[in-house]
Amino acid sequence: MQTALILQNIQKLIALTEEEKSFFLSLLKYKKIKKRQYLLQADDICRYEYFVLSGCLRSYYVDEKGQEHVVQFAVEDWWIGDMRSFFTQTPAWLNIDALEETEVLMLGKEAINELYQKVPAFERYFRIRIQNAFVAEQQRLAQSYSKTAEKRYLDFRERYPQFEQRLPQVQIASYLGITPEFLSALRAKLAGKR
Amino acid sequence: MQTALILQNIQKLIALTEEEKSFFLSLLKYKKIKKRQYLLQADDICRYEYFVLSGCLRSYYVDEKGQEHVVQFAVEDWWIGDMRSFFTQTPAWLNIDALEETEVLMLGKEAINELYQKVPAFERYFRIRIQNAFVAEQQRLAQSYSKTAEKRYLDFRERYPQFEQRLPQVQIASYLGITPEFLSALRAKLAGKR
DNA sequence: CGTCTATTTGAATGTACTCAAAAGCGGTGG
DNA sequence: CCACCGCTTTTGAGTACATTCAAATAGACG
Repeated sequence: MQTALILQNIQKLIALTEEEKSFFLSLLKYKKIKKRQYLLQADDICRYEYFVLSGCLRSYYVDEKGQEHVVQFAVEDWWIGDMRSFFTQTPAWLNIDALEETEVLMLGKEAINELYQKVPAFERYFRIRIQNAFVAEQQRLAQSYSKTAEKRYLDFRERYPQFEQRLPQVQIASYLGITPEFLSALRAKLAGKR
Repeated sequence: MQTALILQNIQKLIALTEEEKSFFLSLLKYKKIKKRQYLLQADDICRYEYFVLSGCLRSYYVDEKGQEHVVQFAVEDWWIGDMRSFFTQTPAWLNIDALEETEVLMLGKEAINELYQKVPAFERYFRIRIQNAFVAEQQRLAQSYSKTAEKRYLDFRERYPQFEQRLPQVQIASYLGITPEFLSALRAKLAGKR
């Protein structure tokens, strides 16, 4: 199991002894899934938080009209999950599936509670992680209210240049909250300008 | 200083000894502000998290075109602040001001760090609080992408019936991400249906 | 190579915005 | 107590940004 990536991620925020490291690692499970496979389906209970070692996942929900909306992408070094479902053990509103063949480490709810008890510093780690996620989400909401689709797309390209190549346009459009047709038109317009 | 409200709020999530309670309370400052006064202005550093005892605050940002967008309302028993600015001590992107005469308790950054050290359970309290905020923010973003303004307004009324009366329409419109003119038209349409 | 999915193109439509002006409402001072 | 001022809400016409639906084209994968 590759553990360097996740330990490094954690040690950016908190310091760990060797003992704590190995205890933490002992709580993790490893899983490899193929493209299009699900890690979580809406209405199931989300039993794990997932840390991506390689590949790419997305979380999305399906609205009343049956349309999919991407909430998050997760590539190497990112966490993903349905936080509400995970913490309250209620049915998920999100689906999580693989856009590429993907390897993840899984941290279950009992495991995380043990972790909080035995290594309280993790309480801090997860607080900071969620704090950052909250701030990012707030900014994303602000952008969706005050910027046009064109600006949101340009910001997205600037912020995640690697995603532009890696992800199908239809997924990017969904993340940005626009139709794939409109994103295509935007790209044509932007290409013309250059 | 009224302390029952905030202690009650905290003890919903973590247990505290009498000693811990009084230590926590000793870290708080009290402030009363009039309608239209600022607690925070964009580009200043956010030095406190604010807990509302009475009255009503709003946080908002101003976009490139000079338009205001309400990010959050905070009435009795709610926290408000600019989390990014507070934790990184960088210039705020949010303004916070009072929509009514308002009393708050203030928790500073040094205070909160002391608190984490001496009463680690607070790490948990703030983790859970932020977790809930994150989940709420995610759902709000999802709604803004998949529902029309009309549905968002109806949901808002259902979720926060007290706000409907208490807040000026122009503030509600801003929170919902629509113009006051359009909200007015919506209301007229909905009233006609009844 | 053929099939299935993703992207592009275009026309018609809809949701929400802008701008301007009128009407309503609340507070304040005479 | 009323009159006036400023701010909020309403109304309406014209417009813009983005969607829907349909069909053609391009790409990817077995």
